[in-house]
Amino acid sequence: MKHTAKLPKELQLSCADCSTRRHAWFKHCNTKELNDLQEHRTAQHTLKAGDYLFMEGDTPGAAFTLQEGWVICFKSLSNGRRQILSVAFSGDYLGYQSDMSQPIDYSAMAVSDCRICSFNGPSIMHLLQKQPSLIQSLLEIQQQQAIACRTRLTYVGQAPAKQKLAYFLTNILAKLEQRGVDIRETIDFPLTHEDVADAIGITSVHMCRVAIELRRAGIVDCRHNHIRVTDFPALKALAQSVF
Amino acid sequence: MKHTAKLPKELQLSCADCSTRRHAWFKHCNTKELNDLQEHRTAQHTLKAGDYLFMEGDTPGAAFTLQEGWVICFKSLSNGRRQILSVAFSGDYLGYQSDMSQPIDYSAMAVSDCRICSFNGPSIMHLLQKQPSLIQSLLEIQQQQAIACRTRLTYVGQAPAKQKLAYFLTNILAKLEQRGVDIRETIDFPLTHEDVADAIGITSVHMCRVAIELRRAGIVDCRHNHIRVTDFPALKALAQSVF
DNA sequence: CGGACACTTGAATTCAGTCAATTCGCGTGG
DNA sequence: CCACGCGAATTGACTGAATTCAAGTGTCCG
Repeated sequence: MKHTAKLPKELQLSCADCSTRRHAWFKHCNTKELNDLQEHRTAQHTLKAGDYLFMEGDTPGAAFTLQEGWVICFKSLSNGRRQILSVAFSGDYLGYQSDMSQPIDYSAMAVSDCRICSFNGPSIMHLLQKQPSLIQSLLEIQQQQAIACRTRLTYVGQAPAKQKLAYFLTNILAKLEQRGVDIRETIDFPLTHEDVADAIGITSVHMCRVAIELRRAGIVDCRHNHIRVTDFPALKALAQSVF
Repeated sequence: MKHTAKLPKELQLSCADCSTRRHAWFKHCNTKELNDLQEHRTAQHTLKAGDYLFMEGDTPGAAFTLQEGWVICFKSLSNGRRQILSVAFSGDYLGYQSDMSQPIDYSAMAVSDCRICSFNGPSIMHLLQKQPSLIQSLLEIQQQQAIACRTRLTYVGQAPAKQKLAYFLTNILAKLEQRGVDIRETIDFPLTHEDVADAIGITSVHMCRVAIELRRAGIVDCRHNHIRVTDFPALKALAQSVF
């Protein structure tokens, strides 16, 4: 189930050098603070596509900063379906809980090979006490995640499939662009139709039909681990027509 | 739009006497801390059913503790639909944002007459600095709200209408029970079929049909501002069959 | 080149939405 | 106390969107 490989010290990246720093929850830290941060880092790991970072009901007892790769967070239902709650990218902070000894309410799985940093509960406590500015960061991150969840809930609950898809893809593309990806080119996209379907609350068969519709309309082509936008204004217009 | 009536000092309740204290974010405060809290309270208000506490896009610049009544939080879409994100009860903390000067991303409206306490941004800042335990409370509240939103997203996205309704009602009933309501009796329930429909992502007509189905099955009767559960085990079983 | 997995397609079905017309329940004012 | 009126709830007929099931076809990777 879990194939995380712990990296030896000499292969680990220092927090100060971490390329994801610009997006991470420690983005406001100075050099001294970063050193302290790094000393409290529990481990660095690599995950292969398909590996779980943690599963619903686990008590990971740690929170994670995704350095590289794509991770999906989701909840499973007893009817065999699942809802993807969010797709995480480099710099995203995963698995934090106000009480780190509680079981977590969702699963996190790598959909591409990933590199991940972890901080256990006591380390986080220590850091928050020593660097009060991290508390503010944490509140902001929680805020952003809450807004994202409310937005997702709203369009999943109330929008037709075509708009849901356009909104979801636009959202992903925006995050990739923030991370320096040229979204005018063909882009690596490790989500399957089924993943996207589970994110927007439709079946994979219907997802396929809607994807074909957007492709035939010359707007966006998304399959086989790649995405290519062919008509940006149209995609954006569709997405913006939701709210 | 907004008909809030500010209460004169002599009609205001002290924080120490507030009946919602058991559920509120200041539940761990001692007497001295409560006094400080009360001094930083900006105002107490009453709202009539239908009044907005704040609207999406507003910058309320304050957060609110609901003392009495029911409030719905929701987002509107450009197709005229809306998604109800949560239903708030006494003690619930509404409208907090890590940056209180930012516009808020959802609306809050009273669905019954309400009494509300407000704390403006600077007051909250002051309290958090003076009473670090409030930060922990705040993180816990955010955590609970995040879990609730993820859960809602999951069943709205993936469950059939009957289960969504059962889950939603069970959830509401649990909160009422926590607040001392006898849920074996007929209970006041100020949500219309349309409100419930908007909460679980279906139309009011379909809501009506599903409601009738549950009523005819002798499980629960929910209409005309009242709810009565007639078969608790069956309702619970339906709700639990979701996850 | 072969196998696995992802994607595609069609047909039949079902669940949910739309529109429009009543009916019901409750509060108001006579 | 009753008639009235309004919003909420209900109903029917119809439409449409999305699911299901099942059988392909395509693409990638070893």
